[in-house]
Amino acid sequence: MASTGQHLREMYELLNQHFGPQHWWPGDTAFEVMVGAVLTQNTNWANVEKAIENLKDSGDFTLEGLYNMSEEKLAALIRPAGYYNLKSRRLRNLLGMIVRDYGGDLSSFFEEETETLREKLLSVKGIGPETADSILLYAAHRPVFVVDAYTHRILSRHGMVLEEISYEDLQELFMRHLPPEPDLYNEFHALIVRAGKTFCRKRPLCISCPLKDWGPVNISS
DNA sequence: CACCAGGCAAGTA
DNA sequence: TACTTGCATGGT
Repeated sequence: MASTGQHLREMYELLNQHFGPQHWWPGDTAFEVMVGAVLTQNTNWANVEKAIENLKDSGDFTLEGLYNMSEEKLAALIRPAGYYNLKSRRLRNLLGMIVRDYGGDLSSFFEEETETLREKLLSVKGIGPETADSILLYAAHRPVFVVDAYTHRILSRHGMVLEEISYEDLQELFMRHLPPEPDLYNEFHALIVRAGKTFCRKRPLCISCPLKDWGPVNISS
């Protein structure tokens, strides 16, 4: 019987061998990564890139710049990312918290302890666990594992966890069994998303999936 | 045409 | 508490 830790390390090896390095979450600055984390909620990254391009072209792509912009103008700029009225509000909520509590200085905000950062992010209306953890890992480089729909789907389908497991418990599973290295968490999450998009949609393509024979449950049985 | 995409909060019973 | 619904564009 393989342990949970061995299963997770094997999963990483299989995905890494099949897909290789993902160079994930391109973004010139922590600010850009943070904005992208909100814009990509339930949205294709290609659409987010267009929205970010619009923000850059506006000449106001700074924390204060976006915060001082009208919500209508912000919504128009991020239109390609979808849910633009919702996301302009959420983005403003996030920027507003940093303006009020940290003088609009993102670097000051990122000096907080990881637990404090997470709580502050989750206190913002529109920032849920995945968005908060994405900001912690990809923008603040903290050793926080990001769970998403694919993580949940792949692990439950392969018998690693019950389907009804919570976000926090699934995150805990990874963090208990892997060393707290941001680079590892970054690559692992990117590989999981890549595998999910390629092989583990609602109608799975298990035949050629590198995880076909991985985990406690044999998918083909 | 249907389906999907790196969620979250609010509404309903 | 446990479901369901709204939010929206652009690509396959």
